[in-house]
Amino acid sequence: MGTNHKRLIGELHEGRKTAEELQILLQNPYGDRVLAEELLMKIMTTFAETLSVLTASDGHEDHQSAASGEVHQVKPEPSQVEHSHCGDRSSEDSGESRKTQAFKDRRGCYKRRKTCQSWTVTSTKIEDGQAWRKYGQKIILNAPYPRAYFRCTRKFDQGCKATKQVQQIQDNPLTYQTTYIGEHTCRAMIKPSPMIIGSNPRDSQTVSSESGTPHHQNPSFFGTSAPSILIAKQEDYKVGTPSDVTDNSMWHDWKDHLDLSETVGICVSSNEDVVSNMHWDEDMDYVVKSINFEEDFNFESFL
DNA sequence: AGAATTTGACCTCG
DNA sequence: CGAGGTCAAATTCT
Repeated sequence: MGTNHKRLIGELHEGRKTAEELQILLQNPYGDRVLAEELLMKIMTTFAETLSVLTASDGHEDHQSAASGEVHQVKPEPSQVEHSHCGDRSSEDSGESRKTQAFKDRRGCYKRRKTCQSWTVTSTKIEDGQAWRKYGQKIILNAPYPRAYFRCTRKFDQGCKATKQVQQIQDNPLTYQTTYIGEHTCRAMIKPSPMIIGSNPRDSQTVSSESGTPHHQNPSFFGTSAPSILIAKQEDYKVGTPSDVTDNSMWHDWKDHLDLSETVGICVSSNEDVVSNMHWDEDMDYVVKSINFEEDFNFESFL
């Protein structure tokens, strides 16, 4: 625990330092956006590292609970080592004729997930601000609803291994259990419409993409129809990079830990070392919650 | 036309 | 062998 603790402190200092750099950068209206994104990713990585240390040193779980969401971390089993690769499994089809082998022998070119971190979120919404591509659906034994499989849209262009499985577990209210598998390794891109919504059109939290409904789903001061990071210096808010903060699984960990299940944006305040989190309800009223990042924020409480 | 989803075959694992 | 996870052709959407 001693070394872990040191590492945590180190990570957090690093994260804070990077956040300060980002803050300075963003005060400059002509600041390098690419650099800003890099800094942001660095900060996110810091959080990821911190969380992974925290969760790894925590044999049991249940440091969770959020209004409508709970997180359940699962440690990877180091037992399984990957075997079948695309290309190395020529052994099987030595004469075995499958039913439809006639017109497809490119099958089997996939590997089953091995050891990667996963965590489960139970929530009334499935949309999470990340870009997912559905690649399968399956009826699960003893489950009343099918399970949907998603992978990161950047799987192919950036090799991102993040996937998630979404399963409706309740109908009234509509509740989903989402299992995230693997961290995003892709670099967050600037997207005009960062909120990718789930397939359920009834999802009340759905933030429509700009083309669909030119609504006012979000507080107007965001300046865009999308959730954004707000970099705030006292009262003057600047709209930062959209999607990048929400576009990371660890953000969900984080906000759940902070009891911010509805949060879709993050606001960094410079003068008080405060991280404020904004969220809004169905009536589009937003709420700001804040924690003192300097001393009140006690990471031990996660354990 | 290209992107996203659907769907059933195929694969791995217990 | 069955359950669950993945692939990719077909289909639908934008």
